[in-house]
Amino acid sequence: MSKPKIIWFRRDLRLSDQAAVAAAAASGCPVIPVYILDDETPKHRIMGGASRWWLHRSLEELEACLQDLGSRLILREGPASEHLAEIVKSTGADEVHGLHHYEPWWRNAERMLEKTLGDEARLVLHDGNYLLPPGTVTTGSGTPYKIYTPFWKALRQHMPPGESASAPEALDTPDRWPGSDVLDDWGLLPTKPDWAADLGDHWQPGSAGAEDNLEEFADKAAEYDEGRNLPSEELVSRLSPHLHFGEISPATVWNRLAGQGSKVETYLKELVWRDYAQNVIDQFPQYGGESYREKMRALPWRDMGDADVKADFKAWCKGKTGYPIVDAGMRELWATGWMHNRVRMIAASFLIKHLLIDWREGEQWFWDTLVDADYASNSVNWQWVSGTGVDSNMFVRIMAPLTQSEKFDAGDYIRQWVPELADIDDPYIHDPEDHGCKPADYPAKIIGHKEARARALAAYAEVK
DNA sequence: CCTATGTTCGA
DNA sequence: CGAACATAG
Repeated sequence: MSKPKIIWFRRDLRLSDQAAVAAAAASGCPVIPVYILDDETPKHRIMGGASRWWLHRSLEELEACLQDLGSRLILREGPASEHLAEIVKSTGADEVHGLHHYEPWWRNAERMLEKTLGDEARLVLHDGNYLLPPGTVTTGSGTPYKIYTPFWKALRQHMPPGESASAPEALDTPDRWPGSDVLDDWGLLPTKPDWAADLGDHWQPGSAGAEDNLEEFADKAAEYDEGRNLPSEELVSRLSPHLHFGEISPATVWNRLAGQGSKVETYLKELVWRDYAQNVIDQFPQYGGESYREKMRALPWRDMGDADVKADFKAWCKGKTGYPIVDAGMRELWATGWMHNRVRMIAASFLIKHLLIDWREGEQWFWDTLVDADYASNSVNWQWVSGTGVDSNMFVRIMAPLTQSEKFDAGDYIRQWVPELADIDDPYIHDPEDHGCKPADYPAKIIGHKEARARALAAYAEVK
């Protein structure tokens, strides 16, 4: 009865309110915590550079927390199912505990693992990385929701979540530890150019950083309703990478913030949007790979094989489109691995509508550069902007970047991220070119707004 | 109980 | 446009 239990960590790098950790601890048996860097399971999306930086730091912290409990973190690289099966064999473990994940590759890994383990050990998957398990909130007719608002209303009925469980106080150790890699050998941190040097100024990966972030946000959550659209202010939670890596549970976030009245409801809606995205990829695993609407797959995107299209894409990536709000956002992303959500929508809309470039190119760039890159959230949000997804929108959403910049008072934000424009004052900064005060070292607009708008409308009309 | 039709509304 | 629900048949 004292066979070891394995904890299989993935994007759930916490000890508090983590059902797999709790179950293993409660067994009274030796516990073997394992993290596997898996770039090989079929359909796997290899983590981008920014995510890898975050992962390194987060694993460091998790390892330290486990050591405080007298335990360790076993690190392996390769196909998860093979490593876990091997660890089961070499340690005599009879249970592997993990949290449910919904990315297609993780579902593959789970299936493969169950098959590989056979009768030797049991894979026990727990809930808890989402407010409710995807697929469990259904319409009156028993089918999963495709539209956000009814999903929100239905899920809201099941809230608040149960009280968060605290971390175990100790974990029993096995007689013999399985072999482990050394984290530093994985090369998750960039070296050639150490572009991540500044990331540490902006982020504290790990559970302690997540909790600090939550506390800081809790004091201003009531301002979120109005403040979330103002990139120049610091009124958003910045919890996305912490939630993505599971350093804090969404239930913990909900319970900390709810009860402050209707003002925080807007934030809770965003937290539920995260659940919604998982519900979408749970129904449509290919969501990140192609447009959901069949008709929309015929959209006449500009050809990335053409040199000028490639140049436009590159200008967007580097924040040199000549549209200050777009460029500020793209440069913030490059510098910090994160972008304010209002600006994400503007920048994404610009790539898709103004440059008429396939949303999947943008999705991929975000995947590589965001510290919060998440298969579900990223693809659902890109398809939302492109209008190719499950939300039924009758009109083509073409954001006017200059109008948005003014409306949401992005002057300070632009001055912070686009140094060429740092000396330009407020009404002019949104569109210096039009006001005749564009500095020579700031690029001219890559395309005119009117012209781009007409081209996008024509392209979308073709697939109506 | 199941399907058909009307109405409402969308990060 | 089309999802979701209410109501009708």
